[in-house]
Amino acid sequence: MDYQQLAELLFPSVTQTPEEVEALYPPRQLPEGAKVTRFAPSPTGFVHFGGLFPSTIGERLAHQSGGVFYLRIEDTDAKREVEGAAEGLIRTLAHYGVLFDEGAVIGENGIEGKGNYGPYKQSERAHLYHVFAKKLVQDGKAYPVFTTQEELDALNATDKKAEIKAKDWHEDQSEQREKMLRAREITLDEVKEHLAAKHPFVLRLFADGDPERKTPFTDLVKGKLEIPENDEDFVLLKSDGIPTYHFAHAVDDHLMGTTHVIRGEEWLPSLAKHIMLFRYLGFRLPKYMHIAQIMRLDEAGNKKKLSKRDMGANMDDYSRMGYAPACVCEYIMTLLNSNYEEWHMQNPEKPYTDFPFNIKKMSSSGCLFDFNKLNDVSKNVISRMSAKEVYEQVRDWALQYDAEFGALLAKDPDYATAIFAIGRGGKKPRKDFATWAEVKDFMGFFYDEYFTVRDAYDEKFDRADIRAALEGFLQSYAPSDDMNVWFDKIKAVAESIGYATDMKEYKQNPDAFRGSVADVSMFLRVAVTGKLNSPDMYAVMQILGEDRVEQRVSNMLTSL
RNA sequence: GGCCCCUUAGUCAAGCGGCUAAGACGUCGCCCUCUCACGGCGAAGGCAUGGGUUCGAUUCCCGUAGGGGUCACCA
Repeated sequence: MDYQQLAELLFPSVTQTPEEVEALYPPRQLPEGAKVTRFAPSPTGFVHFGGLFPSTIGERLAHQSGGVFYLRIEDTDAKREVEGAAEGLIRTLAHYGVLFDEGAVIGENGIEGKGNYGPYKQSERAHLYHVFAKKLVQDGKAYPVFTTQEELDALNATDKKAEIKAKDWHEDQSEQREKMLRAREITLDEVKEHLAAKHPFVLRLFADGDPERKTPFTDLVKGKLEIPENDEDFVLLKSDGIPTYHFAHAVDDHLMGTTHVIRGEEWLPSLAKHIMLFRYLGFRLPKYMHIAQIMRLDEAGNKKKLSKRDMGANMDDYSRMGYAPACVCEYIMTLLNSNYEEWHMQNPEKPYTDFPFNIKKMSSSGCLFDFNKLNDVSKNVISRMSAKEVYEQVRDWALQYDAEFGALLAKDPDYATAIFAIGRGGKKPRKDFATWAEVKDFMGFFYDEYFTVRDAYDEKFDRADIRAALEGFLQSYAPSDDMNVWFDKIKAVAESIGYATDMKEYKQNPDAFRGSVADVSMFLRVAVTGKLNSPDMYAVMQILGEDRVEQRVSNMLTSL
């Protein structure tokens, strides 16, 4: 076989040599140890949790080392492409602080392309792939397999994979193998015939591996692995001339200068293909990090890969549920690096971007998504925010998902901010909510729109006691009192109706009293907030103001 | 089914030949306390399994089991 002639027949329009192409993409001028990483999604939908994971790693590793983090859109499968998905992806990622240096940057006029190693969309790189495809043919490392249109249609019509039952794998594979070996022996004349008849062809790699032989390989996350050599003549170029993932991966990551390939462990089985391809092409193999999948539990209680359709997968769901991006990022960090929490406890004021992210600390096994943990992390993050920051985020969230509440918040920023300031800022800040969606339930009573007077008192309390306590409170209440004076007055009210003023005394001998000052506080709390639980009553009353407090107490008295 | 990866409590995890096997979340109890939240203290709960190697295995090796992934002209 004259490979040179074959190459010319298959790629007559390719005139560039690999060397000429390489010259267009010189090595990047970067500091020692700088990592070049990428996020390479296919634009088939929204970003899900399993995508934010590797992209965060890539972003951290690149930016922590003074390197480059870029976006490459893998749109080689037109059938699956979803309109507008790429843009949504970029915006969602940006929302979580994952910003690119090349490929897509968010500028003043929205999303713009940037960088000298493009194009950054695979659909625009066909000419590049063809240069290297031609070279492989010239080297006798790739060959065409022609298909008639009828065969192609049949292939598209049936879902081949679904038909093949587990039992049939063996048989099917040997059949496939025979077919593959026959296809390798195509002659130049046959090629000419097919081309003349305008038959489409795929380009397949000529595999020289033996799966019985294992290649030792070190993955940065998984450690030492044994990879069986590849013996499959996998497809490089589809019949439309667009590359498959494997081929695009090799050409793109080589030309774009990727130093660390970060991807899910589902790619591990095809690693042998990639090793072979890089060798055939004479490319230096990048470092690989195959990261474990995030799992979920299925109905049977087994772990399953968190997939797009699962609850909690779509990152937009987190926005809807009211999780602040900072909280999600922090949770991700705890999953990525086991020592993150420890570091954070020692550096509570530092942003997560200051954390020295360490590849060695990454887990090689998949973890289950845990809402309990997310909520805990989230509460902590929120408790460290300023009242103003909380206010702004809650307002923005509510404006989008609870317009009525949002409008109330927006109408009086000072009032709302004062509410969020309760118990905030000290050494032991309150942690009342993990999501913005919980806020209304927590502080809705501050707004007359969400407050109703109702007798929520326990049956065991004599209504006369409650009336007496509320009346006593109204008589002595003065909004200018400081906290101690205020509480002394409550105690006085308690005493006047025969309730204990000292809790220790009361607990030691509860039968000696009709109730305690705690009960009196509760009488007030229900009248003023409509709830059995609330933050500190003094603070609540300070914010509500004299008029509203007195009115609510009076209303309770008339409705009792 | 073949191949590959994984396996410490309900969850996330330290551990890297000798420890009463850290810590965090969750659960439960107690304390603090005007309720809640916070905080403090405490409890329950774990090295999948069988063989080796070794004076000694959670740790190293082999097998078994379980789980996951993959086997497309999808990524």
